[in-house]
Amino acid sequence: MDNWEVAAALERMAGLLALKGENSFKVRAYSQAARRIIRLPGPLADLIEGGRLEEIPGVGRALSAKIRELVGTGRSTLLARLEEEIAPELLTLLSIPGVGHRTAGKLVEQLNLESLEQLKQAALRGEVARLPGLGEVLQQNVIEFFQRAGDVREGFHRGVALPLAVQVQEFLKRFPTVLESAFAGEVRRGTETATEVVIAAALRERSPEDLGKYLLQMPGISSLRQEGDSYHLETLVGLPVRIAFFPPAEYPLRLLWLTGSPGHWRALQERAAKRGLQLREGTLFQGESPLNIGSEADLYRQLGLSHIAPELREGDDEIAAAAAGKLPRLVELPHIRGDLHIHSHWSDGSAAIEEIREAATARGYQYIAITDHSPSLKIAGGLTVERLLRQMELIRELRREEGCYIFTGAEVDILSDGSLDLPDEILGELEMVIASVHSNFRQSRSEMTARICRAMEHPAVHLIGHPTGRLIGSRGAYQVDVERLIEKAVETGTALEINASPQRLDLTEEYLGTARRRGVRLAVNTDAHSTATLGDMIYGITAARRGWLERGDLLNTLPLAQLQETLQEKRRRKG
DNA sequence: GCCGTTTTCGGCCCGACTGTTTTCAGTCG
Repeated sequence: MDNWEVAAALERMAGLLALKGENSFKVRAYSQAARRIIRLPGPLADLIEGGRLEEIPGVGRALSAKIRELVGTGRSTLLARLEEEIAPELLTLLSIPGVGHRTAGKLVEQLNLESLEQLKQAALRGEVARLPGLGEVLQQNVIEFFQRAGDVREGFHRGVALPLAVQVQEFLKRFPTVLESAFAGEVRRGTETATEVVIAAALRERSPEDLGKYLLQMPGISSLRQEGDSYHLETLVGLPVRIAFFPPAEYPLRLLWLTGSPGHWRALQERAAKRGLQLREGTLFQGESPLNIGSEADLYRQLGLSHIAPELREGDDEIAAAAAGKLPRLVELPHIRGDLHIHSHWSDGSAAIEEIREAATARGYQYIAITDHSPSLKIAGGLTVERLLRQMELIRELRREEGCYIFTGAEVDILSDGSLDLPDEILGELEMVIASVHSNFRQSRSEMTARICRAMEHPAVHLIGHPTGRLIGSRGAYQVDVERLIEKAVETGTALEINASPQRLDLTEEYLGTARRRGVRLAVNTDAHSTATLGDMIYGITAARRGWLERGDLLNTLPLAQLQETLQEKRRRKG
């Protein structure tokens, strides 16, 4: 099992232990170990081999045994037992506002919960408010949570779904009769969450039974069932996997169909019909005779369309754009020249600036910005003015050495009234100033909008970090008028961030189109807190592609000199 | 469950806020 899977399994155990009402420090120990593991620079297997697992801070005797079991066998006795005791769907409780570990445990115990539905019904009957220590407000939170559940997308974010898909595909490829395989469904289209990992495979000959036996040996799999031409796998991380297999001749169109979206597929069928063709699952017909389609590109060509990237296949305007030859030339990972939002161990990151530079240089970046937190964010070890000055000094020294250019910078808190958490003199000296909201999330929509707009008016601010503040699966966006922020960004020449962390993906997809059309400059940044999470850039690029963004829409595709020029010009304009 | 120039128990990142009480536990960033 890979590091991220072990981390996901530990996080799941932490949640289930919390629901069981376990000691909260024990719960935190599991959760903390998971976060440490995510940030490890190398594979756990190496540490185990070297007998150095317990050198990870927060991993002692008990946890190291559990980690060894996970890595070695792809199974966990404890997790399996917990899942028997507590229904995993109850983990959703922890996402309800106002419900932490203690309250979740109390709800499960006192209401004898076995399903989310039971909680919903109990809340509607007024039983939640009657529990000792809980009240009307919490009950209302529960009810509202279920009312909103319709628009909260279910599923796992891409940081879980994509690595799982990669791992399953790698395993599948090694099976001898698998000719070809590819991600399909949500993972291929790049949606921010996925409810299932779908993989399409072309088989040389029908050998499903052998394949089933083979798949069961995959680490991290808890069960498998066959249904028609698909295998359904349950995984240790909780995200189900479907592997659909087809004869080679049908594969390209089956893959297209499985990729979707349903709206895109319907639009293709309509277009085919207009041309006297019939598009069915797996085959394109002219009258009764099937046409030979060797690839997805072939199909698009047959329908008079240029190739449509999976990220655009949402059944909106992509068919019309493809027909008119007006599809965007989407931005790609290699276009990115640097990462402008990175935390070092000076605040709550785990790596030294030298290590970050080395990792970034290895990625082929021309530049990075070190943007640690500002003083008021005490929990994240925000830098005092003094420490920030010392850090700037160090960065200037480091620039004399080999490696990519390092911008001095800060992620400065936007305080409740829209003022910034560092003095103007310092802000003016920093080369990259990101302003973000990290406190007082419950302001009204107009207050929050005014707060962020005021920060944008500050001449030193280059960029607004994670503009809506949402955390996928755990916290909704704060109330804010994003359209207004976009206008303000145009007016002040401030850039908006597309935070690439798979839990954030913020600025969110729905606003990227407006931002692009209005000509707002965007920057895809990882907000990395370790060298490993510099790799999150790909999630941000996928989000940008889903927003139809091109290379020129992004600040950090610029070469260093041009970027420096742009950043300075922005200050001149504002100042 | 982890950790230890307060070492084998008794703490555990810090501090504001808030809902439920009546002196504070739990949540949140």
